[in-house]
Amino acid sequence: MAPPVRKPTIRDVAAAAGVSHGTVSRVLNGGHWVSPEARSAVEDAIRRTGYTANHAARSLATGRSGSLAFLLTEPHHLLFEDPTFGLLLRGAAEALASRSMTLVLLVAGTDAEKAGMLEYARAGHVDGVLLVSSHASDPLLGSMHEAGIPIVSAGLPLAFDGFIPSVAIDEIAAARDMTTYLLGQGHRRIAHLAGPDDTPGGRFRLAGFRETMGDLFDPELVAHGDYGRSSGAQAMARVLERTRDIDAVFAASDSMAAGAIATLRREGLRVPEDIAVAGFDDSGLAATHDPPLTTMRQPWARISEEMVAMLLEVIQGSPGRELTLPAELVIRASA
Amino acid sequence: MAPPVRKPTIRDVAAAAGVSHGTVSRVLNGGHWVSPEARSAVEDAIRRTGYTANHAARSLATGRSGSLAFLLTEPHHLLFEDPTFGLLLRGAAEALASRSMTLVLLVAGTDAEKAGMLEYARAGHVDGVLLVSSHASDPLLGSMHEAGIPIVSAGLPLAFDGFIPSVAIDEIAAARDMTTYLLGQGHRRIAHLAGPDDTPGGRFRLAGFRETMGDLFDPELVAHGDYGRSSGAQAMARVLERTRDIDAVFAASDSMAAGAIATLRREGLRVPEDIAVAGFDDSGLAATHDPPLTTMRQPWARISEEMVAMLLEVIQGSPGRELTLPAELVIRASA
DNA sequence: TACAGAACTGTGACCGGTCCCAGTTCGGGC
DNA sequence: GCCCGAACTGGGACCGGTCACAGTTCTGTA
Repeated sequence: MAPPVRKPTIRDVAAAAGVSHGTVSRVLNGGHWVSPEARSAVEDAIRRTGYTANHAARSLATGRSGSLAFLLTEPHHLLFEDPTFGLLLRGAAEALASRSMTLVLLVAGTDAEKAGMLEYARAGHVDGVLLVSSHASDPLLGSMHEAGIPIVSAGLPLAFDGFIPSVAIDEIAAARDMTTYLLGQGHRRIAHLAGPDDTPGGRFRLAGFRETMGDLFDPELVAHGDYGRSSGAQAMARVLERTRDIDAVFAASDSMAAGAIATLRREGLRVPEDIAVAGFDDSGLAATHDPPLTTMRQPWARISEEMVAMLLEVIQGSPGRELTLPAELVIRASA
Repeated sequence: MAPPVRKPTIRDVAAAAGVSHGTVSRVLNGGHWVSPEARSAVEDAIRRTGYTANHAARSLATGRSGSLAFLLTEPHHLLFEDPTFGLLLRGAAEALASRSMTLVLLVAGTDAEKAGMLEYARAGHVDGVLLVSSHASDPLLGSMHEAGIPIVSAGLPLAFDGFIPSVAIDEIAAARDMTTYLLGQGHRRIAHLAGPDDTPGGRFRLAGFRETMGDLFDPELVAHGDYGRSSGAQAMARVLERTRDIDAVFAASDSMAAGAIATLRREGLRVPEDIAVAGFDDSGLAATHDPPLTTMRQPWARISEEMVAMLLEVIQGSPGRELTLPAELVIRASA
């Protein structure tokens, strides 16, 4: 067995710098009330010894863990059919890395798992929770909030009556912009393939669409899906059964738009020549789809960055906000 | 301010159970050399006090962190165009959760970030690293391994000469199975859209294809891409420029297959009537694609589970293995 | 009856940080 | 010359576990 080389501790650094471990600790934490000489001696000693801080010890002493949870409570197939959540995840990981914190990934499908997550957070293993769930009616949100666990929701929580910090796009404005664009292209008979009504993307995109359509709104042209591709194909088929008098489709997700296009093609309709189709999210498939999809871009990087920033504020004691960000219309070939 | 309710510690539990904190610790760690009465008194006290263990304290005392890193070093666009990595991630998170460990997600794009990751792992913040990178020639793999950090690679590491524990499908056998299937369908002029040559999926799928084709192998029918959809479309176009005498296409990823199909359609060719197209991975898009893709299913859940299990063995001191799992032919409409 | 050893339990050191408190030094004002 | 406060420093307690070690009890055997 090789001799176990003990990693240098703060006391080793102190000895090397000729100061006390208390002084080293002060240097490590911003360096207030430390003389310039002491500080540079310590910084030099840190370099020489190759010291790196021990998270566990710091965490034990401070009571803070230095990590946040990224908690997914989505039905699984949606998550992995649509890669957008990966963008959120990556953004959050990077936002934390730049603050020398880490992201722990938690996946809770069943109720038992959700209860476990609540315990986990309550036990202080993480300082706060980034909750990602398109079905924002998730009761876990409420129970965590009530338990006093710092939490920020991706998307406006619907079912919880009361305030929970959140970051979301302005769904209604985004739907309005897309609808206005389609109207501006001369379309009048526009179908809307909506998301589930218990999700903000389902409810508010429909609301924005309806509001902007005004008298042109026709409930026959609305069908619901679950954001997944096959649900888009089916929703499109249901609308076509009711009427073929359609000149455009506004789907609540890119995947649903892709499904809708498959259905339209099967019916012998060309996109965009016969029917224009627009999606939502600007997920990975939008740009490479055939034809490339006109869509609303969600600012994923910004959303994750803002979620992390807000959660850190909440951990500091701030009440948090309901932050709304703009989405951007991306015009491609499909509409 | 509410009075800060201190969470119960093992000493509180000990007091409630009428034993010493040492006994409580023993109960917590398997309960050897503990009398049945003491054990049940402790278990009861844990329940009454609502005790939960403090990770940081345990980690400080044992020197183990109780978490593994999921380290991504992929060029970003690939990761988020193809949702397969999400399956790996989720599988790993669940495999760890069932062992009361956690996954921390690390993303390293630049070399500076990679160096940071090495430091991070070396500092002992995680007990081991699950490395995911399709470009398995990544030098980070070697440097981590040399630094003595327990590591398991997803996919066979190519560029590192020497042994590194890994979990991968049998690429050559999988390519052979797919090629055999296509030949069995009566196809003879089969194109192969390969992945990058510095990835196992690029090199070995091509090798298995070539070997199985035998005399029928024609280098004109091979083109390389980067697994992404548009690269598949371009590779297909390059092959078509050389010859139109093709009756099937074997792409090294589902995304490339989708891109190839788009190109074929643009050229007026029907899939599968004129040309059969097969993909690889059985990623989310395969089943819902139009037409649904014939493909090789990678056992993602199994791979992530095996990676976690092997990494835990390596942490215990085992040398690890190069584990090879079978892939499964999934026949759908496209070929 | 004494004694070995197994089974169990309690005690206190220790992991590596943070933080508070008690000094110490030093310059400036009276 | 003395005192005071600001600036800085050292040292020890503490966070909540684990672990080694020293007892203690109990059973079985010589």
